[in-house]
Amino acid sequence: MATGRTHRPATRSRGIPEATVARLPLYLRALTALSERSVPTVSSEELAAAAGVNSAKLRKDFSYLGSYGTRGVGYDVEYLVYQISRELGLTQDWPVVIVGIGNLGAALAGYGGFASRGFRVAALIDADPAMTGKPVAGIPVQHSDDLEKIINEDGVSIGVIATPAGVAQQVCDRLVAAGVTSILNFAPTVLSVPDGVDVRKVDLSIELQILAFHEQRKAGEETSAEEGPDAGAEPEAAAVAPPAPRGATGSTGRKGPDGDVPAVMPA
Amino acid sequence: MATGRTHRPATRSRGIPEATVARLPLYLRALTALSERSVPTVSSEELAAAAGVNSAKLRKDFSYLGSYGTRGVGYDVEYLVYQISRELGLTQDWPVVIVGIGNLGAALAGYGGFASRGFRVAALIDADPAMTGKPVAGIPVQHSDDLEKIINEDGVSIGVIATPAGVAQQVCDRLVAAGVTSILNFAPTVLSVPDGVDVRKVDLSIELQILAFHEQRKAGEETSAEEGPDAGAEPEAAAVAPPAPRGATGSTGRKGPDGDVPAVMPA
DNA sequence: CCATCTTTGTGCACGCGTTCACAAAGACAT
DNA sequence: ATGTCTTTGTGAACGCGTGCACAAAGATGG
Repeated sequence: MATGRTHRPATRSRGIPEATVARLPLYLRALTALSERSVPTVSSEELAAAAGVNSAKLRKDFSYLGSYGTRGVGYDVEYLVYQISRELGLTQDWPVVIVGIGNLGAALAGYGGFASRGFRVAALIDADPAMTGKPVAGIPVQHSDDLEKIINEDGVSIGVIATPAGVAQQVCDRLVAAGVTSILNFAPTVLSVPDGVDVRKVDLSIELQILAFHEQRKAGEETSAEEGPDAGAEPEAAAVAPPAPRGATGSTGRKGPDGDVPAVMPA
Repeated sequence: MATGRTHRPATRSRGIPEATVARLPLYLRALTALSERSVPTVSSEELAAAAGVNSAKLRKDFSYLGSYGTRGVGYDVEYLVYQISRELGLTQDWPVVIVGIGNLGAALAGYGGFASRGFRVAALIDADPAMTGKPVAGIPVQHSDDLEKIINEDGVSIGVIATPAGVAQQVCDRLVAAGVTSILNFAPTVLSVPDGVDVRKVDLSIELQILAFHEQRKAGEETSAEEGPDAGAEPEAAAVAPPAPRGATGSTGRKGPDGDVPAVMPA
């Protein structure tokens, strides 16, 4: 039972690399902005700058879609907007349900980015009876008892989970059983789904921790300016005594990659 | 001026690959859950299942941190929690400011995942004078005029941008100028930052579009079951007439990778 | 019609990340 | 102490993604 990621293993969908797919929305946004300013054409260089990527990468990305673009001129903005929209499946309407209307769920319900691109909030669902009927962002909240009915009636295939972590898996199971095949998960849990179901995770806490890592590294570098190609700069946080390994019988010295704490165990 | 990503180009921070760093929080979460259940040790297989990754990958990830773990037994949960926390820089306190207290900003302010891991909401900042002083999630909102002062006084190095896209770059610039070196951006814009500043992006709209792509592909596969190694299943959305390239003078037939629309231009 | 100039599209090489598969290490029983 | 059994740690192979650099394509001017 594959727990977690369920993307096509290597079956690159119709030849378009996953990394490229992930950038298409970025290009689309930049192109839309140009379109609104009535810019007729754009070069790969300009568009790449607007999207924050390398121009070679952008050209290669577009080459997977086909030979749009005119040498010596650039890309036709309107045409490209259409092609990318079509490729991403944004020319059709995607009904979406949001489950879990707490602070975050409510914020998502009111997020403008939904409606703008073919996504339509079909329903807001919450388990709290007190919420039922209450309008959030203009849409009345429905009770989770009706989850299956809602999904079937509206033909919903994309679900957003904004519940507490504790119930996320249950909600996920119900969504999948009801026919949802794509899930955007905001709950801090690893969701287990059957093959054929895509899960994407948005995890604030993880993002912050990654930033903290780099931040710490920057702070460490600063103090120990230059002292070798790989001197790693052990941060000062080692003031806290590390817990020692529990089942350790022998006294096999712990060895970090750069001379770590030598496992003096306090217990 | 590097617009966008600003991660270490190839200077893998102290030898820990970026991909590994991104997974450490995942492991940490699983380990914390085990710790709360007082589980003393865990094997790479078990932990990998809990974190939703391959066990070999997990072992390799840990090998970058050092030789923790005991062969034949597994990893000591408490010890590993400490080591990963330390590596991620979570043993110290990270004051964080959230700029833009709309729906999303308010939801973030109330998010429990902050406090749990060394992150402390130092201030909520909004440009709307009507918000100033109003408590959100127990913290009074401060006016953006005081942004620089707040950051300096509290030694804030991590900023969260939850403003509308239009002002995100300006806010970003002010944050950076005031000394912030890590930014978590929720605004749907590409931020331009100087070297040495890390930006991570959380973009709901992009995630949904990626899901839509895969969803469309699944739907297409379904209808055209099997008809060749590369027959790509053109979706039915082509009912909408595509805009033709604008500056096209000649009638150079557009050729998509799988026989696209032949650029009949209506104008 | 030809020359020049711009910009695309892509072949190629390189590096990172993933996965396999196995030897080494240690726990545990006898 | 010795053997067996479990699980780690990692060498090696592979595949994907990225970026360089350039040839081909077409626009534009004379």
